[in-house]
Amino acid sequence: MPSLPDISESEWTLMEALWESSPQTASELTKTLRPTMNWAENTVRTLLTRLLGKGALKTGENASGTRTFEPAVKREICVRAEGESFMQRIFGGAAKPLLVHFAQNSKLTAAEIRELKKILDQSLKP
Amino acid sequence: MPSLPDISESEWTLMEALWESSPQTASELTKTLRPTMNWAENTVRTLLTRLLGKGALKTGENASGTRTFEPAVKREICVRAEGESFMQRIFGGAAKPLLVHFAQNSKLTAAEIRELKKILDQSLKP
DNA sequence: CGAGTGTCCCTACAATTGTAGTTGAACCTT
DNA sequence: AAGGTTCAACTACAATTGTAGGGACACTCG
Repeated sequence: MPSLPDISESEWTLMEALWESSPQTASELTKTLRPTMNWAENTVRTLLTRLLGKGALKTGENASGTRTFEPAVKREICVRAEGESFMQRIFGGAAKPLLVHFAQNSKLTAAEIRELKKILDQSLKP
Repeated sequence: MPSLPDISESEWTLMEALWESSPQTASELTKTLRPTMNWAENTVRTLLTRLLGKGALKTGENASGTRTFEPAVKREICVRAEGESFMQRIFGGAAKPLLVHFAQNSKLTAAEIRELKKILDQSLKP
């Protein structure tokens, strides 16, 4: 199968917006992102084209015949890939030190901690 | 203060080697890395120069007057920065979903799970 | 119909990154 | 002193990324 596209940081922003709501046309997306990134529409179009080229998006058409974009890859898959690559780069691929790091460096609420412990327990069973 | 240098992936490899053992001269480092990365010495030198420029390294001299390199920033600090940036990029800055993700996607041993739970508990107390 | 608007497709261009090669000075070795 | 071995400094060059601009075409509204 086609190995995962390598999505850059700006591109990731578009992907998030499309995972959140798709399909969208280029100009819709530009408006969607206007508040956060203040990108020119052409910038958005360039990024969309690149993501198409990478196979991360696919296109359709809306009622008025304008091209729409939507993810061709599931977010979860991409997150896993990014996570793997980060874990590899910074923690030599080991999950435990990574988890220790973030557990120690984040301020978690008691409720979150309970929840995480539950998840850890479940992760053992299956 | 000077915000943290932005260390690329290849550069990170050098930094790891130097955090592990420093100071080292360029050619020592090249040898150190030869098994993993098969870089030409000039490649290593280029990366060293860039890291110097970024302020991530500082230099000294060994007994024979050759320039040596060693980290100018602590690993822990850089790891924190990379971690923050990753968490921001992929998980919108939220630690819990990140931890959930890695907890669920890693095969952890029972011992590791116990250890992590303990760390989580400690992270609450202070 | 002529002019604005929206879409699409190309092109641009600087910075960063990966991966070296070249040149020159210095030093050591026959 | 001539020739290899080291170092250091500069230069190279393609790919990726961030960030657009310009031109062509089609549709729409006076």
